[in-house]
Amino acid sequence: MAQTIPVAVSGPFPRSLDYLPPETDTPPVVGARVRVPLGRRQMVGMVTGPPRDPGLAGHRLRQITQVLDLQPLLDSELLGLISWSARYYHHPIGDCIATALPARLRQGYPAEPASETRWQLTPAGDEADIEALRRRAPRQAALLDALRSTDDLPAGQLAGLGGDARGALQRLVERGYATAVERADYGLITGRGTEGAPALNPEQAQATSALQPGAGHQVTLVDGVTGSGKTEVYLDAIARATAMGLQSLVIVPEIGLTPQLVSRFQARLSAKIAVLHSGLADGERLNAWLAAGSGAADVIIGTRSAVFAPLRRPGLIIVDEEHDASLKQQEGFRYSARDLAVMRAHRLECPIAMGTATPSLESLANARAGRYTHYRLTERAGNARPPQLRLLDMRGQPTTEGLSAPLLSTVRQHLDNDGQVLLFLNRRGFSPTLICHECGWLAECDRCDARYTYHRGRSRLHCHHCDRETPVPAVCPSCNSVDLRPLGLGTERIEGALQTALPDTPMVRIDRDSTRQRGRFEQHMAAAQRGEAQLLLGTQMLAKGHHLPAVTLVAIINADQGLFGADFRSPERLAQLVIQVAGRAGRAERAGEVVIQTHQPEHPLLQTLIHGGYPAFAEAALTEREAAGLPPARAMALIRAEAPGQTAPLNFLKAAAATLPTDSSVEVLGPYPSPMERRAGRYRAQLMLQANQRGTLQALLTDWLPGVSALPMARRVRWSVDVDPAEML
DNA sequence: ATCTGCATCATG
DNA sequence: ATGATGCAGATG
Repeated sequence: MAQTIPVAVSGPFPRSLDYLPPETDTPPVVGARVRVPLGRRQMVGMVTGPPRDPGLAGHRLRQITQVLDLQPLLDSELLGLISWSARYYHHPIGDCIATALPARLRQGYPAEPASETRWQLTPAGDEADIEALRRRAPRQAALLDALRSTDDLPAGQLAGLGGDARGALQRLVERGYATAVERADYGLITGRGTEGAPALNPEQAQATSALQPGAGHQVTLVDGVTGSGKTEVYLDAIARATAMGLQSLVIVPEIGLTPQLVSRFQARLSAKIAVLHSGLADGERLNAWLAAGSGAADVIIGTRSAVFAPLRRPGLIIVDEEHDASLKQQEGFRYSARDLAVMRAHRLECPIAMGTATPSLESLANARAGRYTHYRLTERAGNARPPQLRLLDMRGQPTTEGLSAPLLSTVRQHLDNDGQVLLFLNRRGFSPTLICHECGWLAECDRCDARYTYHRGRSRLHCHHCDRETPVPAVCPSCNSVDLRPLGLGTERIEGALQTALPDTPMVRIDRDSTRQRGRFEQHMAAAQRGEAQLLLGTQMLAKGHHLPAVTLVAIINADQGLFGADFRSPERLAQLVIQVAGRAGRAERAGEVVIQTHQPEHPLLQTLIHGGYPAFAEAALTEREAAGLPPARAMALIRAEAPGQTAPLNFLKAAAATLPTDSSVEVLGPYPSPMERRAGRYRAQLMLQANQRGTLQALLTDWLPGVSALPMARRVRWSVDVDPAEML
């Protein structure tokens, strides 16, 4: 029987498909892309293994049409990681590979970087009599001089040599003195490395000593309060990796965080830096990806999918803000970049650092179990004092638009002392609801189980779940009353209230609405940093990693909304948010004050956070999860299903649950409708599976899911598996 | 008789 | 996923 080649193609195929070797091309190597027929289409696929005996006997086999890569595009390390994650997350292998590749490569473009024409001296040019030339052709001579002083000249630099150098160059080429060479242009950022490294404090030195590129695998949790210099720890380790000729891969949660980190790396490191994120054009992304794989880049910094960047000479992996939920992909291939980074470091036998001021409970549990080494950075640079957290009891207080009188007077005090004030409210728009004062009608989205958010500036109702927008009705659709009133607080409303309460105080509002246009976020942030705006008001955009050294007061306007979330992770998210926002205050000499407005000042979560800080909160939360049998104490997977009709998702999940083995130790919950059952016109439901051991759950999923796919009802719903879900919604 | 929409099926 | 196929009901 003829041997076949396993090829992964995107589609609902849990494993690679078998194809016969190509007619004319030489057989592809493992990790090469190939063009293959599938049905009546041609697809780009990836060779995932050596030739084998076909799994399906008597099946009509088809042939590889074309081999697209002569060299492997994915080496065995990366292909191994992707295959592992396809199995772990129970997602089709072709889709996983597609996630790992830049769009251009997915589409079958050649794996070649952009290139640039450069002009180089030939041996004849080296020996040419430049003085003789100088008299008759001074321009050519000058050009020859320039070529002799460097390895090569980029085409773009010719203009700088005065006059039209193109003709002269043409003559030099004709004489055989110069020649054009094409050189790869990866678009890398060149680190200047001009800025010196500050001396590390003992805590930093200890953490960085655990990060030894080349000395085997170790996971280091760098748990450092805001301002404690986590980045210095990264920089120290990266510099050592670079000096050893090894690459560093740095994963950050959001694009917003990349520019600052990049400029800091650029100032400090003598290294070539590649940036990989979704904001890049297809070509730029391809270049950066190839720079990582060719070894042209020393440092690769990128978002989630950068965990799949190819590495020619891997030495170190860093995950920044490891607690951040956006490291987990929330649709399709639902992988965790943080967890895969750890797995990759393990397979590469290289060190990995995970940094945060508010460690995830998962990482803390791993540290407790001895799998990660936990380093705490408690000293803040430049004698900055830790901010003081204080609860402000809202009960019975007079308020104007959600701002209590005591809060307003604290704000005034800080403003009078030339302090900057940051007000945080995690809700954009004017109000989260619009209600009829006559009959109680609520403006609800007709495609979701949710209320519209009222945006007064745009005079629109906007559903934040499905993005639907409608004009604000002039009268109540139910009773024709004109008395429609905003209910609840958003940043837009607070902004108005502040303008009334504190006229003449320059203020900026920073949320998704006020920063919609390109560059507005940076613009606002710069105004804040220069001190032009004394009042800063915003959503969680404000909480992430920006230095605001003049801020002396941070106020969290409504902590209560995070206290009673549907998700078992809501408390953890709230605690992280509070600490992250609080971290914006008092970074310079002046100690910061943090005020948290709440109607629940006795709430144990807030009490623990105020008196014991994040470590005490995390300790308590871990104990709670233990008692409740929730992650990270146990392993969890969700089977999600959705369809236009209400019953189909639940029926499918019931049918699926009915095929579960009864003798398994895996606990089954549901199926039940999702917390927000209807979203964007589709009904959603889920089935929860839990086990004490990851392996138990994995084994069950592996045995059980193929049968679930084969259920007739599986074709009538859209369904997916979420291993280690980050959100229960 | 032909068209249209939807469910079902196969893809190596 | 995506495209092919078959069938039921609608259509001038």
